[in-house]
Amino acid sequence: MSTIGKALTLLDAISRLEKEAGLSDIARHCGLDKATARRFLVELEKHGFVEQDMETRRYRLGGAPVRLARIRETRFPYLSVATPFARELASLTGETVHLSEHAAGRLSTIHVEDSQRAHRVIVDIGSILPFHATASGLGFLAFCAQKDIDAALSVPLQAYTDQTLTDPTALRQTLGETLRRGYSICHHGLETGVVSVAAPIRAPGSLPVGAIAVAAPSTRAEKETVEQMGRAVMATARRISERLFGLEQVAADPLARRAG
Amino acid sequence: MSTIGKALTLLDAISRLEKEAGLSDIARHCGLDKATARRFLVELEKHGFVEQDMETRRYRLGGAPVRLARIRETRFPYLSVATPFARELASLTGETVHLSEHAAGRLSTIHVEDSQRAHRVIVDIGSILPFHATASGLGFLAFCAQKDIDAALSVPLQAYTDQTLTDPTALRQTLGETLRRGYSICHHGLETGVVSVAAPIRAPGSLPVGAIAVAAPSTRAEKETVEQMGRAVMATARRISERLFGLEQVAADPLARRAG
DNA sequence: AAGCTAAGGTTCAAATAATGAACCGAAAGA
DNA sequence: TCTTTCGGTTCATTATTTGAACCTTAGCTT
Repeated sequence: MSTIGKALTLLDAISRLEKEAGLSDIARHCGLDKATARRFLVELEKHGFVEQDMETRRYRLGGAPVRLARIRETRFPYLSVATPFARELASLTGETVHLSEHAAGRLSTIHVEDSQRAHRVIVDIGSILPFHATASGLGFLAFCAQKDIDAALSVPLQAYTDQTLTDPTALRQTLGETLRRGYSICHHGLETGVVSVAAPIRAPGSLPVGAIAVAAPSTRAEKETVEQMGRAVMATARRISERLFGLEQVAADPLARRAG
Repeated sequence: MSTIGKALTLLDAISRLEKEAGLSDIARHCGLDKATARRFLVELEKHGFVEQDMETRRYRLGGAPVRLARIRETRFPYLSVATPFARELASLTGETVHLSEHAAGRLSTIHVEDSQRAHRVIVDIGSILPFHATASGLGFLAFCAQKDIDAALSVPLQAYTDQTLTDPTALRQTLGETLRRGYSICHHGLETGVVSVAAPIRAPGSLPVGAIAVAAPSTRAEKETVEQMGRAVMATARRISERLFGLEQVAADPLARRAG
C-alpha cells in the first residue's frame, strides 16, 4: 500500500477510536511501527487532520476536515437538503432516522435524527453501515450496478447477529425484492431487536449517493408498521433525490449541453 | 516534503479550485508531475477524499471529509453551538456574520450567516482568512501567545488593498489595541469598502480555537456603528466560548482529576 | 480528412523517501 | 527502588516514489 494510503488508513483508525489515543495505541491499532505512526501523525497534524493535546500528548481528529466538508456541502448540499426531510420522517414515524453517504466504497452515517421515545434505537454518527447487514446497505446496494453488487458480496460477510444474512444467494434474492418493492427491510441484521427500512438517494438511472433509513425496536415493528415506515422512507428518499438532482438538472443541463 | 504532505497539499488545492478540475490542470496547479498527481488522486479517491466524474474525467472533492467532520462535531460541537449565536448576531446587526476555525495554522471560514440586505458583504465558505488583513485574523492573533504572533508576522504579508497593514510594528500595535479592547477592527484589509469586527472564541487562558466576525460595507460603518458591532461580536464570542468550554470544564474536570 | 495539439493515462530505470530496530529520558506501577 | 511502558528520536537499510517518454483518444485547425 502507498504511504498516502497508509496515512489515510491511520486517519480512519483515529476517527473510529472513541476519544483521544496515545501514540503506541494508535501504532498498535494500525499495525504500524511507532516511528512510522509518529511521522504520519506529525504530517497529518501539520495539515490539521489530527490534533495533539499538549498536556496528555494524545492525538485526536483535527479541524481540517470541517473546512473540506463545508466546501463540499456548498457544491453538493446533501446534508442541508436531506436533514429537514429526515427530521420530518422522524417526527412522522416517531423512530430514529439516519442518513448515510457513500464514499470510499463504504456507507457512512452522517446524520441522525433521534426518536423522542425512551425506548429507541441509537445510531452513532460516523458509523460504517455494512452492505449486507443493514437496511441502508441493502437499500443502497439494490439500486447499484450488477458489478457493484458482485463486488460487495464477494468479500467475507460477517454475521453480526445469529440472524444476519451472509449467504450471497439469499442476499441477491433480498436485493431483488428490495428493488421491486422500492425500499429495503432488515431484521436484526446488525443488532438483535432492531428492525429497519431504507431507501436510496439517487439521480434517476444513476448510482445512489447514499440512503435514508428508519430504525425501530422490533417490539414496535409489526408487519403493517414496517410497511408504513417503508413507504414513508421511500417517499422521503424520492423527495430528497428530486430536490438534489431534479432541480440541479434543470439548471445544469443547458450548460452541459453547451460544453458538450 | 513528505509524500503525505504533498498529497494533502494537492487535496487543499482541489478544495480551493472552483468546481471540478482536470488532471493536467491539477498537476500544473500543484507543481507536480502529471503521473505523480494521478497517483495521488487515485489514492485519495480510494479513500473518498476526491471523486472523479466518470463522464468528464474531472476530479472534485469527495465525501470522506463529511464523515470526519461530523465525527469531530460530535466530539467538539463548534458549529452546532456557534451557529445559532451567529444567526442571532446577524439578525441583530443586519450584517453578514462569519465563523472561522483554526486548523493547520490557518483560519478557515466554516460558516456564514448572510445579511438580508441587498447591499451586503459576501464571504465564501472555505475561504482562508489572512491573519494580518482580516478582523478575524487580528482578533484571533491578538489573543495568541507571543511566539504565535511572531510566527504569523514573520512571513511575507501581502497587501490585498492599498490600505492593508503590512508593517509588523504597526500590526503589533493594532494587536495590542485589540487585546485591550476585546475585539478587532479591520478597515479595507482584504477588500476595499469592507469594514469588519471580530472576537476570538477560546477557553479562558488558552489558545483561541477560532473567531466570529461581522462584516459590513464601509458606507454603513460609521464610528459608532462599528463600536456597537464590536461590542456585540465580543459578547457573542464570549457566550459561545462559555457554552463550548464553560460547561465542558464542569463536566470534564472530575474525570481529568481522576485520571491525573 | 489529414494533421495538429492537448487531454487522460501508463511504464520502468533512476532517485529518493520510508522504514524499524535500537535507543533515550520521563513517568507511572509494582 | 526496580521495572515497565510511555512518547519520542536516530540512522543504516530497504522499498517506494518519481518523471521523462510513451500511448491513445478527443477536439481543433488547416
